[in-house]
Amino acid sequence: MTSSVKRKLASSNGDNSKKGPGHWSQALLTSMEDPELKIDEDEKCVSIKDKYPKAKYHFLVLPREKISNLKSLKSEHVGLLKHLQLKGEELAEKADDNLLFRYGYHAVPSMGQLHLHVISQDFNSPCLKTKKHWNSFTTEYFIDSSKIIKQLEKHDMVEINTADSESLLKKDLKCHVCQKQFTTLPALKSHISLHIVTRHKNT
DNA sequence: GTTCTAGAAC
DNA sequence: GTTCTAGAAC
Repeated sequence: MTSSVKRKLASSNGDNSKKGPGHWSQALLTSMEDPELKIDEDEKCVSIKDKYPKAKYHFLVLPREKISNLKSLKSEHVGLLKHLQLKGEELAEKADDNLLFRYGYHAVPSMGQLHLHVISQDFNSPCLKTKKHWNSFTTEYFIDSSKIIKQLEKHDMVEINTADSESLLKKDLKCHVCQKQFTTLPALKSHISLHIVTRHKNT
């Protein structure tokens, strides 16, 4: 049997198409248990350091309750989401009470288990490498926690258009502070290192 | 989500 | 020639 036939049989078996435990998309569930990453926990949630931080400070706050994504949310989760945001604000305050942070969710996250991003707005990190990284935190692909909570209170659900959201990741690179456009990520990264993004004013 | 790397872009 | 992006990963 040729190797190409073996490959076809392997894929048709479907044994590499399932996303069970151990698949990369479930990595957050194991990161929640990693003492190296865990920075805080209580009865409702666990907070960890993002393994590949996209800014000086980048934390994730995850509910202990298994919630796969934004589409699973109902108004009954409003209390929990407010708790996650409050935890995130505490972490940010403790990390640096002068830096500006945002608290929000990716519209279409790559990894399972709902996770609130707590990220400082300097975006100065060697782990921020691609246009997708940039646009996922600086376009409407990043949805503020407060906006999610308001949608749940008003409509008992969160409306996400997957195709529209993913198209946001393809948008041209633009500075989140002064809106200047760039053609390459290295040029943009060099530019933003000159901005100091504090809670009180941007320069 | 990341790693790797071919080849596009400069 | 080097930098940079974008798609496959069995």
